[in-house]
Amino acid sequence: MRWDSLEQERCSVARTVAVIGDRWSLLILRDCFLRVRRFEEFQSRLGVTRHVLADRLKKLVRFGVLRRAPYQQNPTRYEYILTQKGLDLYPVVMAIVHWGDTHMVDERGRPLLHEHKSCGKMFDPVMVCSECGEPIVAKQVHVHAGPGAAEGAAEEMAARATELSARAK
Amino acid sequence: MRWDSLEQERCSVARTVAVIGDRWSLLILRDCFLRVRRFEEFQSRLGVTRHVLADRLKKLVRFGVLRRAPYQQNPTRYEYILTQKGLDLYPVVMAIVHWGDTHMVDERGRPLLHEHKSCGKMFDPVMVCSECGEPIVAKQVHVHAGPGAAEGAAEEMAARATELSARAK
DNA sequence: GCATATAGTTCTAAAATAGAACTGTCAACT
DNA sequence: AGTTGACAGTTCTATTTTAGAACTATATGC
Repeated sequence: MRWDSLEQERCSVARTVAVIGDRWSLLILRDCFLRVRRFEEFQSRLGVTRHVLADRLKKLVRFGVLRRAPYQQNPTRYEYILTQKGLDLYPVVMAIVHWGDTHMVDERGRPLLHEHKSCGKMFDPVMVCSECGEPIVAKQVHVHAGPGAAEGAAEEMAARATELSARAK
Repeated sequence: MRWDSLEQERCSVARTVAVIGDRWSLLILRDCFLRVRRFEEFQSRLGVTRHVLADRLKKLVRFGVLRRAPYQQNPTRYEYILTQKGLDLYPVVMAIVHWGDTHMVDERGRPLLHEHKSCGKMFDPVMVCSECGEPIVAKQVHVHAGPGAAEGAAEEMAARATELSARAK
């Protein structure tokens, strides 16, 4: 499978992964949320090769996650700024940070703490249901085929449910 | 930079990315949350090469995201099941799904809908502050050096803040 | 004995990445 | 006028990773 074919898949994970599903894109994004904007700064902070950095920045711009904006003339130089589409990736980055904070820290503890300016407290991000506000756990979620599902997806899912209940016996 | 050196970094994003920061790991995880468990089923659903699939499953087991459990004897065969550490990745996967649903769907609409069994409604995942319950947006979050920060991180962050306010003038 | 099922491993060619050097533009110094 | 330095890339070769296909191992059922 190629990178490009991922974009075409009828799965929101696959399509998102086509944009940010590699190591460097995710680390670039992390830095964007820490207000890093310029090529040299990304490069020196990340240690990524210049070749790959240029490639990933282009890709993130192409997908509308970043925009390339001039910040000086003579010579014209550009910086990379999160668009709204990019800012909307904050929950993804925070979910990743929180899992790392929970499961991957060493004895020294968390590298960063996050303060919520609105309430003034140090916080953890929590994922909740938009309807009832309760925290979401995998076992409490049931999946249905949506309008954009592949043909036959509903049938497949029904078959899968039958098979799963059979296996559970 | 090598994969292994990422694990060592004092950054929760980098450490998490060392575990799940590649295309196939994220798609494998998606399928895990859809109750896929067996090698052949991952392979046929994902279209990943068997070589890479075996490699990624081993890695996810090594990091404690999945466990390899026998489900039959003669011959002994194994399936891959999410551990609690793996289940805790649900917010990451849901954040990715939600961004894809918001920004990457075509005219047909969402491929999948999610029902919250607890309240019975179709929902979107929302990331909120653990302290005040308000939704989190990037601009309302301020970052502090934590106990596990690199030496000099506090100073670096202060310098960065100064530089940013200077640039804003 | 032969086909089928499952979970891998092994092989070669193609693609991506690392690491280093190089390019182009302009300001500022000597 | 020439040299140095900053910045944002591009280009080059060597190494690593991935794709794609074939092969291995173990056991059941025909």
